[in-house]
Amino acid sequence: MDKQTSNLMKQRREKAQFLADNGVRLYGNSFRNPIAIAAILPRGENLAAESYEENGSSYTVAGRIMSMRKFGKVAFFHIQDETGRLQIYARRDVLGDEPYKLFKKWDVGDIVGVRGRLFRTKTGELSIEAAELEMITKSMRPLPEKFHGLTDVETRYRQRYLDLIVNPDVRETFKKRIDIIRLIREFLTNRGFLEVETPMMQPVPGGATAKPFKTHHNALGMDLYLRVAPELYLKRLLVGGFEKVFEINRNFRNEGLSTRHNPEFTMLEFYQSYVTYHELMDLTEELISWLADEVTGSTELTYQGTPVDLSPPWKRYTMDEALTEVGGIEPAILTDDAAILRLAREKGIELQPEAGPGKAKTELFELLVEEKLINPTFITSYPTEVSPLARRNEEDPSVTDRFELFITGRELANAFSELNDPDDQLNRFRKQIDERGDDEEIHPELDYDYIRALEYGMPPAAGEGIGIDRLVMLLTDSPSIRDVILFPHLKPEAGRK
RNA sequence: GGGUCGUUAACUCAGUCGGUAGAGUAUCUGCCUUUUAAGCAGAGAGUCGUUGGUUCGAGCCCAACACGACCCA
Repeated sequence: MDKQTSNLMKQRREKAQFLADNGVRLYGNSFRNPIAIAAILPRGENLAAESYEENGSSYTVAGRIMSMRKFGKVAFFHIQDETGRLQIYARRDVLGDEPYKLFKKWDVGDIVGVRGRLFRTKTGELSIEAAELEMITKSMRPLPEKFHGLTDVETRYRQRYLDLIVNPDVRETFKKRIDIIRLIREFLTNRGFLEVETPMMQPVPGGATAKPFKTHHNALGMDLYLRVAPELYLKRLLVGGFEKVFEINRNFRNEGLSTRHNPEFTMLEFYQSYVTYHELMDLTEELISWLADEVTGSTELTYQGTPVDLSPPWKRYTMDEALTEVGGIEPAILTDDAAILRLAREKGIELQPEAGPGKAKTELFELLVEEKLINPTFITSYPTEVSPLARRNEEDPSVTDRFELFITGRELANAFSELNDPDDQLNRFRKQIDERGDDEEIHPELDYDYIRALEYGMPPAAGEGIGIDRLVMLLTDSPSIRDVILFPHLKPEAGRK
């Protein structure tokens, strides 16, 4: 316990003791059936100032006290429930001397119940005149100040409960996140996709090039990895005969933290048999523009001051087109392997000696093009070199049937027609392991069972991953991933506070 | 990993040239029966992130460390 002796907390404990001594339960559990504040507000819409609702109905509400203005024998306070805020008017002559004396020990932050009639004050605010008051849960800590609120980002992330109590826009952001995930489920389910759950703990981490978290199973005596992607398991399900599957769940990557990276983050992956990445581009356009409209009421929005237009159709470039038209590279350079490697090095990109032109192009793309793609843009024809799980293009085997989607300069989705040739897949896995260099943490082993599954035959399919956190950032205009994750990871707070 | 900035009362923030630690909100006491950032009068509240150094004297200068923010890798 920290600072138990702090003056404010001591005073609250004394008040709580006074209430308890007078028979008030501080943590009772008998309060029942409050009506949502949002359901009350419409009933008073036509009520004139200084008048009571004609039928004299009595309403029972409950919530946390957010403000308190006490006078001698009367008081006004606001309570807040999940749906809104409502003013309560308490009078000594209505409540009685004894109950009013106890009420005077109530504090901002307490959770209380109120029963009474609906009326409008002379200043025009819809209110309930309390006929009965009930302490439900006493609060022992003071809330942040009402005017400036809580702005310290460290405290907001560490004590999200406090952030949620005092910052209404934070509640709105997380409600939108909840809506977005629900709507995605609805969208995919309506199109015949099955929502599945695949292992979070995997014996061989696969499906992405990233450092995994390692853990250990005692009874089995074996190491396991928290998944970096569900991909290889979802495709096993295509082998098994489920033709359209999706999963919305956490991935874990043992890498740095930033405004765009949290060690655990939420990913949507979906796979559909008998289509190619072309159909997924259409589906993605439809999904994201629909989501924006449902959540924000428009397909045109502003992200951190920059206008973004999500109305379809979206721009589609091959990587080479993007490099020339957006990146300003001479087309002749792109067909000359030596020239493209030279250009990359000139731009200060460090390349491994074995890196080919595909790698160089991808790096140049990240450097010169990515941040300029503000409105949604699909980039296709990724080099095979950087796409170990994607199907090769039939006309040009040096590129794959793959796209990435960029919005506001950030990668939001990655999709491809899936590789289903087991021999090609095995060779690419082997190449990945050869290239991992001394970094054994990425690709510690080869997933032979996945090869075995492909040997049984996987129907031609296309699959896609969409980063949910980044999508929520876009649709809620949030600058940091920590603003859309309820409990983002921070270092332990050490001796502070 | 590197750079810049920040950390002072419960919250939001000042703190000059190194010389007794400040404000608003919140809290407490008194007055107050329609307020809404209620009002009036009074009061209490601090390990100035931590540790060390310089100095007669450090919130302030120096060093290391912790945590956070932003930028870079």
